[in-house]
Parts: sequence; C-alpha cells; structure tokens
Amino acid sequence: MNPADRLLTVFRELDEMHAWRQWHWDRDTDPFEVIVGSILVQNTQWTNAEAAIEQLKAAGALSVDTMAPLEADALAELVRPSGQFRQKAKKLRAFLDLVEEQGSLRDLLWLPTPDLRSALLGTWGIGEETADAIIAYAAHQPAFVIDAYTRRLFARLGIGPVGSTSYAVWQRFFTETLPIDGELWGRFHALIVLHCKFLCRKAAPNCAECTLKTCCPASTAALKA
DNA sequence: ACCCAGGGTCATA
DNA sequence: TATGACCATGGG
Repeated sequence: MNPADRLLTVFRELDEMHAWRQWHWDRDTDPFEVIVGSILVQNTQWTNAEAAIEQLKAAGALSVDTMAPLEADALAELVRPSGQFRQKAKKLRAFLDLVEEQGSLRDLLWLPTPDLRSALLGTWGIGEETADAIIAYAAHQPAFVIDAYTRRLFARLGIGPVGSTSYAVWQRFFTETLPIDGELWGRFHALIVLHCKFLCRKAAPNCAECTLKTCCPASTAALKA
C-alpha cells in the first residue's frame, strides 16, 4: 500500500473506533476557550488543563475582556491546577497582548494562515504545536497538529519519519501525503488524541504485537468501557 | 516515593 | 541543529 492509502486506512479505523467519543474542541467550542486550553495543556494531562479552565470559567475570566484586567498573581492562581502555572499565566498574558496588537480576537483569527502562524509563533509561549492547534481548532483554518501522541502512535505503527524528532518533518509527512483538506486534518488529529487517551497507555510503545486495534490487552478492555 | 503528561524557552556546544 | 535544565500540578 502507498503511504496515502496507509494513512487513510488508519484514519478510517480510528474513525470507526472513536467516532462516538466526544472531542473537546468541536466546531462550536468558543475559540478563546480553545486557545486557553491549547496553552494550558502544554506538557500536561488534559484533565488538569480542564480543571484550570473550569476555574477560569467559574471566576468569569474565560474571555479576552475579562481575563485582560487580571493581575499576574490572580491569573496564575486560577490556572494553578494545570501545573507550571506562573509560566502559563505569562503565556496567556503574551497572547492577550497579541490580541491587543491585532485589534481583536476575530481580526487575529481571520488573518491568512501563514500570517496567523507567524504571528502566533512570534508570541512568547506559543510554539509550533500550540500554533497549529490554534489555527486548526480556534481559527478553523487548515493545519495538521503534531504532538507526542501522533509521534508515539505512528512510530509504533511504523508509519512516517519514525526516526525524526523534527516537528516540520512529521508535519510535512502528513500534509504532503494526505489530501489537502483541513477538515480531514483536524479530524484526524482529534481521532489520534482520542485513541491515545484511551489506548496508548505507557505499556503500548513496548508492545511488540501492537496494531491499531489491538493495543495491549488492558487498554483494549478499557476501550469497551 | 517515584514517574510523567497533547510544550516552550533559554543556555550551551 | 541538537541536547539538557527548567517550569510544577495531579494521577498512576
């Protein structure tokens, strides 16, 4: 099978397995909430990022206008459950500064994709993965997000530039192998995350018999739950 | 009592 | 370009 068909086969299998699960950044999710989540989840389990988002929500601080007036310490306290909370408060502040420069969140998210990406990458605390997550799930523009899940899963399957640690190399593999279709890319990455959250537990990378559908027995059992 | 998580920055070579 | 220290909470 050629690489494109292999990827599309994996996509279909993931879709069959996980289509019924709910993805936390769907079409209606508030863009600012997506952005905050993409920053808070950095090197952190989603449940912890989610707890921080709930605190922000409870404090009425989950919008550009309500978060902006907060003092650094107050903001840091609100995002504490996500870990590295002083850093993350600083990153949120840097993003708010970017919004202010651009005039509004909508003005920012409506920038052409390359301009949006470079604006995001020029912002302290936003790297390639976070930028692409924002482009894909907040701006709804085409971007294929590469994260630790993606690398682990496809390295395990023996698909893609397995030896490379380069974000750009992995991303190019997906975007140049798959059809150019932002909807597909966004959905693919979401399915990868859903799959890995439920199936790619710690033991998985060492499991010689791992395939997409039979990860490790314990994880496979968890899938049925 | 460890280990690590959907990263990113900064210093160093 | 590449590697390592650092950030820091909560769950396994």
